[in-house]
Amino acid sequence: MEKNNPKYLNQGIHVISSIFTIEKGIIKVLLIKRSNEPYYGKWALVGGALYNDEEIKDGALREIKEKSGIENIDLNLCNVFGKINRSPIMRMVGISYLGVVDIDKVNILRKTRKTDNANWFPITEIPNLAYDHNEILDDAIIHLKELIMRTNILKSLFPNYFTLPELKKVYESILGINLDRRNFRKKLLTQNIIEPTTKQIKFEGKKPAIAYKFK
Amino acid sequence: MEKNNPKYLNQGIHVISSIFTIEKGIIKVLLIKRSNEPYYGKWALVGGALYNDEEIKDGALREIKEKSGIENIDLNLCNVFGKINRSPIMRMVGISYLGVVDIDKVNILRKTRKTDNANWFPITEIPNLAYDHNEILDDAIIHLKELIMRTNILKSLFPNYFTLPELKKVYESILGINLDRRNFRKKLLTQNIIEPTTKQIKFEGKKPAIAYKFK
DNA sequence: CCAAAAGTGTTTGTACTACACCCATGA
DNA sequence: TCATGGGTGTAGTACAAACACTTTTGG
Repeated sequence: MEKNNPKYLNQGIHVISSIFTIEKGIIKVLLIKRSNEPYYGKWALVGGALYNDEEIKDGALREIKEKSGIENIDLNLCNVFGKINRSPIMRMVGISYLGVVDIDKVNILRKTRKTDNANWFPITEIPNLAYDHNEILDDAIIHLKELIMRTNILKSLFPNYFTLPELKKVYESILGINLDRRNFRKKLLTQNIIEPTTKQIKFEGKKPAIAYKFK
Repeated sequence: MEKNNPKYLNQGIHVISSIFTIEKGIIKVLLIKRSNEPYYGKWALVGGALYNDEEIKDGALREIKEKSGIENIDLNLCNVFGKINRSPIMRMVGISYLGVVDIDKVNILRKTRKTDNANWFPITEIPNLAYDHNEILDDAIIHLKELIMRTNILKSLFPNYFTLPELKKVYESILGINLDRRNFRKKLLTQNIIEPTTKQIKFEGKKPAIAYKFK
């Protein structure tokens, strides 16, 4: 590689994270409002340019911390985004991650040196985002669905007490399918990842539902 | 992003591909011998630096064509590699792909402007490679196994006639497990992706085996 | 006592696993 | 004729899907 070949100049890497949570049974993603050009005033996924002295995932975590205050997330690689003009400043390759957090355990910073606002948006009500972030988010949602079906990634979203109808509704809204009450319960119990408590919580029905917690 | 902040300077992207094939029932990967520094004389996966005016996968395909002559491959994203010193020249983020080709349909270039040799290596006999390519290849092999189990990616490796014992042996050698003759046959037939022909081929046994082909 | 959601078990089908015998050929 | 690998069918098991009635509460 000839380092000064103009073909190789002015490249950079974006690290972009789709951070999901669940609030009142609704799946939401963290967006921040940009306070700088380009895309000043636009909502965007949390991310930014990778430093040349940090590892990729570390860069993603740093951006998340800087722009939202959230720390200690497990990030999963989703995809790479390489359209040549996806950034107006220079050639930036985007590397996208997804993570999930418990909304009760984080306090997001509404305003930082680089952001004017931050908020959780239901994934069905996403505005036009900066850059190609709509495309990146759509892709992350697909990956999230696969992760939910293959793993217990939602575990970290339900650290306290929850009812099975509530959990079922979350799965249904994310996966876009209807689940059977009895089979859903059976599956979670045979997987041995939840346990009943003595609490009862009213979710939607008149009859209170038993509260469960993850083991 | 402040474009001239030194934190963002001198970054580049490597696109690196693990190209697999099957020869006489053995799974092999394409390696090229480097004719330039760094890692002069070392074997390496096919890849190189991404141009700033091409999309990522296009860059991977260009590198494959330049260094091996192979064209028209389906590439699957495997992973990103971000260790800070993975390239001695400057900060290079590696993006790795995998593809499979039919060895009878390609003619690899043994020598190009940038390579001194090219060859297919059984994945059990991989030398020390340039850069972090051993790590990248190990990761690609894991992805290949998952792809084989989830999809019919091997289809493009068996375009002509093959016998079921032969196909079974390939699966076994890649996946590192033993398969049952009858169940293996049943699975492929119920998936409706292969069909018998009138040909018979002797594979290993004394009794000729029926030749199949993919639909 | 009625509406509305929550709790519970059984049955069915499907997909994978395990397993044993006969067949065709070359030596 | 015998050794070697190739071809075939069946029974058991585990997992997912379908399905109906009873229970608890608020109004």
